[in-house]
Parts: sequence; structure tokens; C-alpha cells
Amino acid sequence: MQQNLTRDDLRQRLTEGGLKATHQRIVVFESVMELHGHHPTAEDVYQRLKPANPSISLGTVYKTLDTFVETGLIKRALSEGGKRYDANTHTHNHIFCSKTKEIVDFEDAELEQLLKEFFSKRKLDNFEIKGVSVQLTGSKVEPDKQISITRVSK
Amino acid sequence: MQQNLTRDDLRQRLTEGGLKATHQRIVVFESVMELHGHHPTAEDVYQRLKPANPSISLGTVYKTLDTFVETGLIKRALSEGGKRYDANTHTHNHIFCSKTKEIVDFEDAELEQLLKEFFSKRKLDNFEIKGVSVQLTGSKVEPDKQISITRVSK
DNA sequence: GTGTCTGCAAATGTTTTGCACATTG
DNA sequence: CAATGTGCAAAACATTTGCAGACAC
Repeated sequence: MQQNLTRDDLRQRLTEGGLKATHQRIVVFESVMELHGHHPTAEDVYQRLKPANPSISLGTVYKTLDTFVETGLIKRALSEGGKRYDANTHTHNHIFCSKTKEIVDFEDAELEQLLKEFFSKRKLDNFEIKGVSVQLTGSKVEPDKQISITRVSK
Repeated sequence: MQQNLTRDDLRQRLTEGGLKATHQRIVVFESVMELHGHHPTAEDVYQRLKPANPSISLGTVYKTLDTFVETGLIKRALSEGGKRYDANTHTHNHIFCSKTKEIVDFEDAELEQLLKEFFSKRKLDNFEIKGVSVQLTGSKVEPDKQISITRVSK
């Protein structure tokens, strides 16, 4: 998990992707990383970076996030409703809390292995599988200690 | 799979859910069932029923679909982008085609069993699991023989 | 310097809301 | 007829677009 990239690492990844390393792209990327585990919307990312970067526009955040997805720097997260993004680009699973509407990462090597084996045997006709992920749904049972920063979509 | 409900069965299910069996609800439900496998948006459902029911408004379709989800008659399908609905309320898995943006159902009893066993052992702290589903991503390799009726979200 | 990127503001698209009227049970 | 549901049109919200000026390389 590439959690703590320096700005120079970041510049390099942008350049490798054929993108100019602009200030806006750097702070958008950093914000998505900081919001890791929150699967933020464009608006969330914008709110996060606005205090320190008041001149950046929401439109730019939208464009930048799309660009990052196209370049593979981040992924889109599945959700009910609005578009969400995920800084974690390696294979992992999500838990959806039906109570708080949070999307939480869930990693389990054993599960990964199990699925890998299963799908190495189980081929689908007319479909080439690129990725497998498991979505759990359920409810948190512990008191919520974490501030949910993402809007709840009804 | 409750594919071919009669209108009377439908009335009964609505009534059981505490809902009045209005004409609008009946045709919305029928449309969602007919669009089974397409995971339609509200707009898709509206377009489907409009020719035969020109007096029904899009707003009603939105409200009706939400009501159905609350009552458990249908589910929301995870997606990138707009809200989608799914007439198939029993546990099943989805395949996302990155090429056509289609969402296709995928059922496999063996996989179901494997996951059930896995999660009967693997308990999560502070989370009560209610459902498990697998999302595959990939691309169709066969020529597309099927008309996609749902809008592609970029 | 040149091609790409950004900010802005407008356009477009999607979903929700409020309320007078219609319909169901 | 009482309660609930619908249609309509406006409002709210979310996302995209076009273009002139700014910036990275």
C-alpha cells in the first residue's frame, strides 16, 4: 500500500502517466490518499483541500479525479448513488454498512487466495475476468468512533 | 426466482408490505422485472413503461422505486454513478463489464457455498455480516448480441 | 514558446420536494 | 371518507462543458 508518497514520488507517478505535475493534481492526489478508507466523492475531496488551497475549483477536482482513474492512479469505488473514488488500487474488498452507509476496506489474504483458486478453475464463457472483489453488507455493532465525512445518500 | 408474478400476486405483495396496490406501482414493478438483468435506473424504468402508460410521471417512478427498496421488494444495485435497481432480491453476484458498462448477474452455487463456509469461520469484530456478494470486473469477449438499454455513465 | 491544464460560469443531467388533486381500501 | 399516492413544476443537487488565460516543461 503506497501510503506515504513524497511529493517527488508523486510528481514521478504523474509524469510516468503522461500528466503534468501541477499543484492541483498533487493536492488532489494527496487528499484522496488522506481520505483513504473513506471512498470520497469529488465534493469530499474538494472540501478536504479547500482550506489549504482556496483557489482550486470544484470543476478541476472532478476533471482531475477522472484523469487519475483513466491513468490508473486511483479507482472508482462501487456505491449506491454518487461517484466515489478509492486511493487503494490493489485488490481488496469492501464492506458496506447499511446503517451508516460507510464503505470500509476489508483485506484478507486467505479469502483472496480462495477466490483466486476458485476462478482459476471456473472460467466464464465470453467474459474475461480482470478482477474479483467481495462486497459484504451488514451493520456496525460497535459504537461509531469514527467521523464519517462522506454525505449519506438516501 | 419470482419471475412471473401475476398482477394479483403483485397486489398481494404490495399489500403485505403495507402499500396500496395502485396502477403505477404495478406497472413500475412489472417494468423492473422485465428489465431484470439490466439493473435499470429510474429513467430506464420510466422509458420502459411510458409508451403503455403515458400519464405516469418520472417523479412517481423515483418515489416508487425508493418505496420498493424500503419495503424490500427490490434492491439497489451497486454501480459507478447513477442509482440502479435490481428485481433479483436473493443473493447473487454481479459482473461489471468495463467495456460496455453493463452489469450482468452471475449465479454459482459452488461459489456461494465456498463463501458461506469461509464467513462462518471468519468473523469480523464490530461488524455483523448480513450478505456477501462478489463483483467481477472484466470485459466481454464475444460480440455483443444484446441491446444495452441502460445509459452508459462515463 | 507551445501544448496542456485550470478557473469560471453556464449548461446539462439527476434526484428530491411541496402541494393540489386523484385514488385506494 | 380517510389516508395514501400521484402529477406537476420548481428546487436542489451533481456533473460536464467550453473557452480564455495560466502554467509546466
